[in-house]
Amino acid sequence: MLKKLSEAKLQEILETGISEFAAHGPDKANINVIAKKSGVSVGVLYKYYDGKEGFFKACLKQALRALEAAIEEAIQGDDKILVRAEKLIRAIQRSAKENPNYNVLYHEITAGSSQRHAATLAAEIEGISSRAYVGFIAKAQEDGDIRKDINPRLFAFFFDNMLTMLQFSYSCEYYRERFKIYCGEEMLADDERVVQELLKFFESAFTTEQSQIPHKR
Amino acid sequence: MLKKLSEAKLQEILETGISEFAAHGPDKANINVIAKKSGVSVGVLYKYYDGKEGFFKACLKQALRALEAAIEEAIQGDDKILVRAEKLIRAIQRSAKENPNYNVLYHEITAGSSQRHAATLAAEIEGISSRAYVGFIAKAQEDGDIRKDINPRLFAFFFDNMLTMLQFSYSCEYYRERFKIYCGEEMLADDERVVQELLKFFESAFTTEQSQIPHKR
Amino acid sequence: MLKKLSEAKLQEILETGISEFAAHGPDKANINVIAKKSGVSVGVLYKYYDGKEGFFKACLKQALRALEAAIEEAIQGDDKILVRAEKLIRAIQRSAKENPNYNVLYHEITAGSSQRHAATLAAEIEGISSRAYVGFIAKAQEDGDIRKDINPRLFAFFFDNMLTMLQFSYSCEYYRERFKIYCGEEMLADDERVVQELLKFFESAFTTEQSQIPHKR
Amino acid sequence: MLKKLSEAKLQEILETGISEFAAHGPDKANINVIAKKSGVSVGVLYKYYDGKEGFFKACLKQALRALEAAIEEAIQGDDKILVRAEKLIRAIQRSAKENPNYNVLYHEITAGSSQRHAATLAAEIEGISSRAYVGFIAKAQEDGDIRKDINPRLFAFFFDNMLTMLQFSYSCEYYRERFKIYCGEEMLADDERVVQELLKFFESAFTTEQSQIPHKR
DNA sequence: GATGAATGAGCGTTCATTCAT
DNA sequence: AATGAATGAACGCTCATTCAT
Repeated sequence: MLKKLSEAKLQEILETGISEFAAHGPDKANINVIAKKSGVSVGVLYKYYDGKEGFFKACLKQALRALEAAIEEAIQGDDKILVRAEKLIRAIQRSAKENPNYNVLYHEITAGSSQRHAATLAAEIEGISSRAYVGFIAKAQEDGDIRKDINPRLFAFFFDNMLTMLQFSYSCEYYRERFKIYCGEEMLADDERVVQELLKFFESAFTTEQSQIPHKR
Repeated sequence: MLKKLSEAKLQEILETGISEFAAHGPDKANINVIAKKSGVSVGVLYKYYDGKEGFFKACLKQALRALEAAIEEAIQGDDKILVRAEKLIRAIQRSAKENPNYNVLYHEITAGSSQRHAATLAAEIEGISSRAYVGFIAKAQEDGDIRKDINPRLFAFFFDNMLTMLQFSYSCEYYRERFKIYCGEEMLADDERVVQELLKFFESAFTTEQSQIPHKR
Repeated sequence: MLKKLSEAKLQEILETGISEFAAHGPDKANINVIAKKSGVSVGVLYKYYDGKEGFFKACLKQALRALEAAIEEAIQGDDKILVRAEKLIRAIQRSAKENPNYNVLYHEITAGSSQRHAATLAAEIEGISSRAYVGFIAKAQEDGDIRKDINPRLFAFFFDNMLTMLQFSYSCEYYRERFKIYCGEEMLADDERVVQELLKFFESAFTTEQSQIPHKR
Repeated sequence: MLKKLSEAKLQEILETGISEFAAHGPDKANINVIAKKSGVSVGVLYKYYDGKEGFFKACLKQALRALEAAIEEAIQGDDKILVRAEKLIRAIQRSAKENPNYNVLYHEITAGSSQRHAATLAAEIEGISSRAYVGFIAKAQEDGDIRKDINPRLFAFFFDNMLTMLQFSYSCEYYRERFKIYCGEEMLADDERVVQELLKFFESAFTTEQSQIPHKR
């Protein structure tokens, strides 16, 4: 076979890569195996990508693009914060179902072997959503939709922490198991329930002014 | 040197292992290097542990034991839920400062290369805390300390998600960067502030009955 | 581009090949790079030449043809031996300046990787000049121009050895350095001096009958 | 087999390396093959030497040490120049017979792939002998043993050129063939004859003042 | 005929593991 | 028991060669 690689083939290679990198991690994943599974020669990987690391980055980029696209809609428009939250949760559930590996890859870069690039990667990946989330929350404070006695950046951070863990809990093997341990196997499938409970969690956390709550300590 | 390995030496080896595994990940960490840095021969690693994987597990166990010990106190007694939460947060901050690598190792097992053992590991590691957290929350519901219109297992899950992300945010390079992006560099050092804001988040989320909150959707 | 390769293009390819083979050696030189630098596809290299080895041989042949042409004039006619020698030395200097790579390529085939073809190559390359040189010297002996107490083949051999080393000393990196170490950097540029001294060397060696020299051993 | 490599084994490995590098050149020689032929694992080569290049350098050093040792004796003492020359020629013949590969390796570094290190190598390798030869000749000039109307550095250079070519002519496949073409197959075996003729060549070249020779141009 | 993308055998190198000492 | 040199399978990468277009 020596006709030029179609765009589709390139996509297929990336998908294979994502799948292998997700399954074995960036270090253990085998370039020769990925090539074989993609039905191309290793040479192709070295022609289109800059070695194993370059290929991993390409897979990562692909995965992150898809993840961004998945939540894109949810952060557009000027919904009230909880509406946005609901959209986000549902987007996460949907995307985790469709492409769990994208989340696995995202998770991968937070681990040891990618440490060297932590700062760069974090800036690239978290920059946009962090600004978006902090913006939402600050705006919501101004609009009187959520309480004013909180630090919007920290609350945005907490908010994203929850969503991030949700992503992993639906996609990464370990976190799925943990999810089941906490909530029972059936909860993994009961998307609606998770949405409702998490919204309750957010709603209260976001909207209840401290003064309204009698201190119990 | 033919003298038997002292308990202290074994500890030192584990610490070296933890440090190397944390720095390079389970795959890239080098057994021969670990032995050299520990001042022992590779032979002992193979005598005392079952290969690289067995040694990693031992390091992991060591790290987890320490992490458990660190939060042990916080989950003892019968404090009110928010007092417990505060204790937990502070324990996490303390432990992350003292031994960030323990958290890194914990994080490591959630990633790809450990996937094979996800179920076993999760059961071993999350079993205790999940039961504890679910127990607290159910108990607090009974006592009227927190709201009744929630699923205690899910809320325990959310609760631990927050704490888990906090752990990583203080310890793992990528998450530290992300923390800084969301909250600014200075927040990483401002433990008190984080405690207070996270407690606000939990307090409202836990104590505010849905009915008290006017719906805004 | 489907136009047939012009003779000029073929020449250009050979020159590129010579340059690359001279720069990196026959093993490390890269066929694909040569094609790219020549502005043709690898395909033509395989169409016009028999693989990498065949192409190297073609480059070599080209280089040797040029080297032969450069000394052609010097071995024509029936000059006295020292006149011929001078012409040869100057031809070598000229040719080394103009196309050092030709000499480098010549040198290349005397090395390991070409060993398999040593006999064939030597016969092809050295045959003509050896016959010429031996002829000159034998003739000069007959004419009484040079001494009779020597073996003309060995002296032709010595003669060519000197010229060969001179070629390399002007063209091949290592031998240039060695030249500088022996004679100083400035001698590399002082062609005239080299001509004169080498002629002295030859003149005495060729013309002085042993009997004229008082033995000093 | 896992007892520590004996000095003898290390020597054997170097000899195998020299032989393989001589046979195939530094680029084509195969580290895994060398290891296998030496009866050791590749790992050993990487433990004792710095990769393929480091190993080649070690082989080279070994070869050069042996070559130096072989001519050491000849350049000791304060023999008259022609006595020295004779000793050198015989040393070259002996060494070429015993270890032709050492010469092949020496020849190898003058070729393309070693170009990068030409300056360093030349300084290391040629430095000593060049100083020795130039010294001899200058001294012999002072002593009135050889003529004064020559540049001692250039004549030392010519002298070493002849010896160098002799080395290669006895050791390197291509030059051996060339030797046979010039002088006939039997001359390769007739060491005595070569010694005598080359000495004649040197003797006249060195001792005959220009003035004694009637110009014939 | 000319192209150049694709191929995949082959090689340098690493490192988990073994076992004679 | 402890050692650590030796092992060699395995992997990332290169590049000479092929052949559909």
